[in-house]
Amino acid sequence: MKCGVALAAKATRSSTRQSRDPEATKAEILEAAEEEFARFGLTGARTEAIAARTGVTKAMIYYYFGSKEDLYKAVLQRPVADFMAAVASLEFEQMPAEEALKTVIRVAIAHELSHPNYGRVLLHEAMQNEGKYFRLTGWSTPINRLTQILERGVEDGSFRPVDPWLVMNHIMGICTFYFNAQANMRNVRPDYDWFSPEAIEKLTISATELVLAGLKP
Amino acid sequence: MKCGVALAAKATRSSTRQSRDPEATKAEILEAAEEEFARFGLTGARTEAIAARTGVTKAMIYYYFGSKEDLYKAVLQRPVADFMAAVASLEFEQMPAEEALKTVIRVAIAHELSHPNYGRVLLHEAMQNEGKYFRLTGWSTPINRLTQILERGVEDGSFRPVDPWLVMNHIMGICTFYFNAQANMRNVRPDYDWFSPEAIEKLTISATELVLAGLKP
DNA sequence: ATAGCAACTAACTAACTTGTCAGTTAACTT
DNA sequence: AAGTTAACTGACAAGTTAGTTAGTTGCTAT
Repeated sequence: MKCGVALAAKATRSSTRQSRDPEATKAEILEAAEEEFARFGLTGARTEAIAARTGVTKAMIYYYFGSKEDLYKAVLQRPVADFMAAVASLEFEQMPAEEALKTVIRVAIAHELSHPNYGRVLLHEAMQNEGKYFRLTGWSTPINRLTQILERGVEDGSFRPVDPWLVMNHIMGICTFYFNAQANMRNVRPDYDWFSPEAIEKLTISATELVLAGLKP
Repeated sequence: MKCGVALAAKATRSSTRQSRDPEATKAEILEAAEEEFARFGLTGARTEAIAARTGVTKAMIYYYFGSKEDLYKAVLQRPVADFMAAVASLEFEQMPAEEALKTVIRVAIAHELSHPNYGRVLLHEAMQNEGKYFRLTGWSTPINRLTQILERGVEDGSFRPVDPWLVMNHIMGICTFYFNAQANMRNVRPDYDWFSPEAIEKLTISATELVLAGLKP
């Protein structure tokens, strides 16, 4: 059975390794690094642990990325294709503010679900690195666009008068808390199924309705 | 000039140290540990760094707490007097649901402001320790009470029909994101004054209004 | 005053971690 | 087939870190 090679370069190449492939190796290291940094942050992460998640040795991290810190920066900079593309392509300006906001919330939650690690790396960046490298992420753009949607909605009367900046914070909190605090919350509701498609759909609808109802003029 | 002694036992005793005082030492270690764990989590924290924040040596950590892990557990268990007391004393059951919810949001934000580190320790606990010790915190109680307020409000028609569990998550996200992501957001809004009393009051009002409006039948 | 003891420290150990380097191997060129 | 180079490895040096221990110091009771 031939294993998929190509550009996917997902997880465990370790056992199924076929040959030398620098692009796949780099991608594999980045993926493993994101997992480790998502859990422990820059200083807490162990390079040996990152290497152990890949099919190559620790020395490869230094061969391709120079240092742990540079690897961390590379993880932050990694273009999160789906989300950025989704946000960039969707022409929010041509939708009514309500519609645009609904779409943003749906895309944000979908992104959080498909990239559970990235948001956590960002939280570690804030909490332990004081946002020193946050600029590298390019997140300012989507954040500003969300804020602009709220501004526009207030101006054209779609939304009641609110502080767009604060409401943007509320929305980001709503979209991320569920995923980041889930391991704690599991203790309160051990039976709850957090990641089934139905649960995510319910979450999305609940979030959307709370925000849209909360902004109604 | 005599320095304040008593039960406060706040920060830098290092220079102003007067005499042996086990209770003050323990309190000082716990305070320093909370700061360090809030930044780096259990595995990322350095015991030497914790000791450096106090007026005593690292050996005192082991003398009083046994191990880094036990110190961490002690930090999690530390009765967060204000919040627990506030939540326990306020008899939410005797308020209308809207009033109770308003109060919870205000108390939660005030608590987050006065104990900026505790919430971060909890996030590290979720992200890096998989919520293993979350039970020790006693947070299930206030979480359940908040959920019950929402349930009651839905039942008595104060709120529109919503999933109380999901809305509870939304509310926690709203109340915590502003504080936990602040170091990142500072890059987007370098001028914003995050912690002035006015900013916090605006945040509280904005959060309360969004949630209450969002739950209106 | 001094004996006893809790509070405290400096210095240490064993284990771990980052980063390096000399050398090996696979693929490609001619 | 032999040479060249990029990809890769194992083993190690230098520096950290959790936890220990032998010994010191200040308080308190008598």
